[in-house]
Amino acid sequence: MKLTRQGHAFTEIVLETFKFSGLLTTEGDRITQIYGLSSARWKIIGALERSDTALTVPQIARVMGQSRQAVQRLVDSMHKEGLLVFIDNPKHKRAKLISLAIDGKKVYTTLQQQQVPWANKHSSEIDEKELEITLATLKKLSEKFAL
Amino acid sequence: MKLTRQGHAFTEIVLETFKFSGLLTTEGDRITQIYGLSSARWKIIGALERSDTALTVPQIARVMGQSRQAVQRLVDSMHKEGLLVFIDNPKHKRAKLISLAIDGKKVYTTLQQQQVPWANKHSSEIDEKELEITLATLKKLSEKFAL
DNA sequence: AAATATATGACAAGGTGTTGTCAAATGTTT
DNA sequence: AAACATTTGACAACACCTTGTCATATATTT
Repeated sequence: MKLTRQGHAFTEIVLETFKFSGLLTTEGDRITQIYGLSSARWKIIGALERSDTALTVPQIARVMGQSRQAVQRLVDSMHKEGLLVFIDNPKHKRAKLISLAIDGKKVYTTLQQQQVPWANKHSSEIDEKELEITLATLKKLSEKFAL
Repeated sequence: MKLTRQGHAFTEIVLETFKFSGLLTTEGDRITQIYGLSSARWKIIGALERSDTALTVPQIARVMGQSRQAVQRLVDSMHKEGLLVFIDNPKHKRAKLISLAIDGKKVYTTLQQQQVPWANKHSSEIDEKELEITLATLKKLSEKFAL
């Protein structure tokens, strides 16, 4: 069987996604380093901040496309550090709801102040329409493998 | 400072890239499992196959957007398993050139036979033009953080 | 209501990744 | 040529992630 034109583009996108993800992780580790954070922890904070309600660990995992165990480990560690708070979940005795603690919000705000100019800078030369198409396409593709 | 429209789209792309990368890694692990491989090892093989010449470890790392140490560990392990061969590099005494061994090529071919229909299937419903734009945009963005 | 299936937290093992350090090889400057 | 800087392999420490397993909580079926 041969690759269709779309199949070829898709394959290239997959490889470029791996590369970009790796580069972004390194960049995120660099940015968050002085606050004692990391890319992985920043993503947890971001997922919580972007949600209008508090989330359980498995919910965060689904949003991030990762295993619940990986998220659980980070959440427990960040809770111990005082970045997160556990809220009793009326719908489940064990599955607590996770929310940002005061410290977590502070760190998020500080990082946000760096993230905004960073995002603006790296996207300024690229056509907005193309960015929108890229985002929509990535979302479509992600859906096909959603957990 | 506020996010520009492009900055906002860029931010969403970053998050979706992390998610997609995680989902793809899980999928790749699943596909390669029965051949004793993994996503990480498949990517090494793919990088070598896509290059017209044999590559050194740091070269593979740059193509993949990862640290040379991570690649070195995988390459050494795969060499021990007989998937890769080391070729003397006339330009450098220590930095061997890496190439696929017979076994490595065999595995690659087998996996390729699965990857092609897989790529065709997951990309068939998406407009080719949009896929091309997505690929080009991801490449542009990756370049900004290249090692 | 009881039985069964699914979801969740806790824990562990192993693969993957970054960072740091050191010595050797290579490249550059003077 | 010598001094200095960069690149590379080797090794180690640690962070991150997936998978597997078990007990408990919740949801579904009968």
